[in-house]
Amino acid sequence: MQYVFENNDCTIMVQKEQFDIEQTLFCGQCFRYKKTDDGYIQGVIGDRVIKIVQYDDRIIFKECSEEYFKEVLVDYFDLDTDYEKIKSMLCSDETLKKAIDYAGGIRILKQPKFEILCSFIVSQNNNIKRIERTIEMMCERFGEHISDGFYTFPTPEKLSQVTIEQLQGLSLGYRDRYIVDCASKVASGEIDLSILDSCEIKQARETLLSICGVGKKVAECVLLFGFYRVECFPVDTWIKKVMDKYYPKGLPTSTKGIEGIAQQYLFHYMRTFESK
DNA sequence: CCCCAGGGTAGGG
DNA sequence: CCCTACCATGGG
Repeated sequence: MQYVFENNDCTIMVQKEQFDIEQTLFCGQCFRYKKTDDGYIQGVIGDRVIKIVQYDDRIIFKECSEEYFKEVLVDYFDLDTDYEKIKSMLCSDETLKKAIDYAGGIRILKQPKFEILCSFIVSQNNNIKRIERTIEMMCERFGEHISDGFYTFPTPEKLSQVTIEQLQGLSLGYRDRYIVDCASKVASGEIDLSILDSCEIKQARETLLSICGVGKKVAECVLLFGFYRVECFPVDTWIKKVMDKYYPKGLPTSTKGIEGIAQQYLFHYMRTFESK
């Protein structure tokens, strides 16, 4: 990935069809990005605020050092992966071609593991707008302040000590106890997220499923968006519709091993385009 | 009143 | 293994 560093900003040259920041950050895989009134997108990665703008084939990361770009953003945005090649394989399928023609600029992010785990516990039987509000309030109440309006995601230690009463008013509903249970298991070391990177996928699934509030779908989301396990295939209500309508006999073989990437194109397409 | 949202759990066949 | 009621919340 080529980059230019000047005036404290980092600029990368891309093809917009291969990397569209707006499609990537607002396709439902992450929940903490917002558009500013002056045309930027802002969010938090770990303990830092990131500010981004895209002008067609130029993406600018504002106030971003060369070190930060190389050490964090290249990995986070999956910049070393050739999506053109992946998509050309997926496009042998007619439906995937439509989804990729619609929004092929989506890339799979590598997001912080505990944050993704909690976020997708919140996501169950919920809608994206409300998931975003709940997570924002969790960060405001229990995260560390970074700068005006921005907070880190709470640590497992912090969340494990929170009472159910303190979680009232966040629209968590019945999921409040799931969050505390999950944080306790991670904080105590009963669940070790760091080993899920390298262990067998079957064991990774079993480990996540042992957390109360994590079922099959949430586990697949956590492995896909937090661990880059792109063979995972979360089936939510939208993907169910996709499967019923287009793949009653199962996914095409072209998706083998990268089902999760295919899933994100299909999810975004069905949720924001075809259903309207 | 209904149904739906990036579902999971508990309980009973 | 399957099926189903129920779960809290807000929007349409």
